[in-house]
Amino acid sequence: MEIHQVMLPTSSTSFSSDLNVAYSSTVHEALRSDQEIRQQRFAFQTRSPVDVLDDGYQWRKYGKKIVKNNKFPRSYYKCSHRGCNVKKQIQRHSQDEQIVVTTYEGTHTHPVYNSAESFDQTLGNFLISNLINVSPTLGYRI
DNA sequence: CGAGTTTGACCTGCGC
DNA sequence: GCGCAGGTCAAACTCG
Repeated sequence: MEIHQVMLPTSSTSFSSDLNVAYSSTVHEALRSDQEIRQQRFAFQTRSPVDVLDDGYQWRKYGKKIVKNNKFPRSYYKCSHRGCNVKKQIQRHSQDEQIVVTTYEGTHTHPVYNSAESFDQTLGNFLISNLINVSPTLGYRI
């Protein structure tokens, strides 16, 4: 069983390893059930004062959880579009509250609500300076 | 009044 | 088997 490699940019070597560990285990969790959940999953971190970046989709919050090794709660969102069960998790970095780690799971089966901006454009706008790429092809069958 | 948020309870998997 | 941690549910609540 391969584990996703969370690749941190070289400029972020000061990041504590506990985020890596916690994050890897989260991905590992998903891998166990990949026979049912064959969804694309990727994560990235943004340096933003707001938790929820506007990616053009409509999200409904369905949970909040304090996770270990992190003083900030993790928030769980689902796409509110009917029949679209894309999820995302949002969590701030335990040691740098400016950094928001966003994990997407699944792909949208419908167009963007806010068609003015595509998700890619939004990503571009939001900094990409710190992109965590959880490769969807690495140890994760699609 | 409908849609979204909050929050404690509940479920499940894993390690010991 | 038990306790812990992460993920989800759902009733109550808030807001536009």
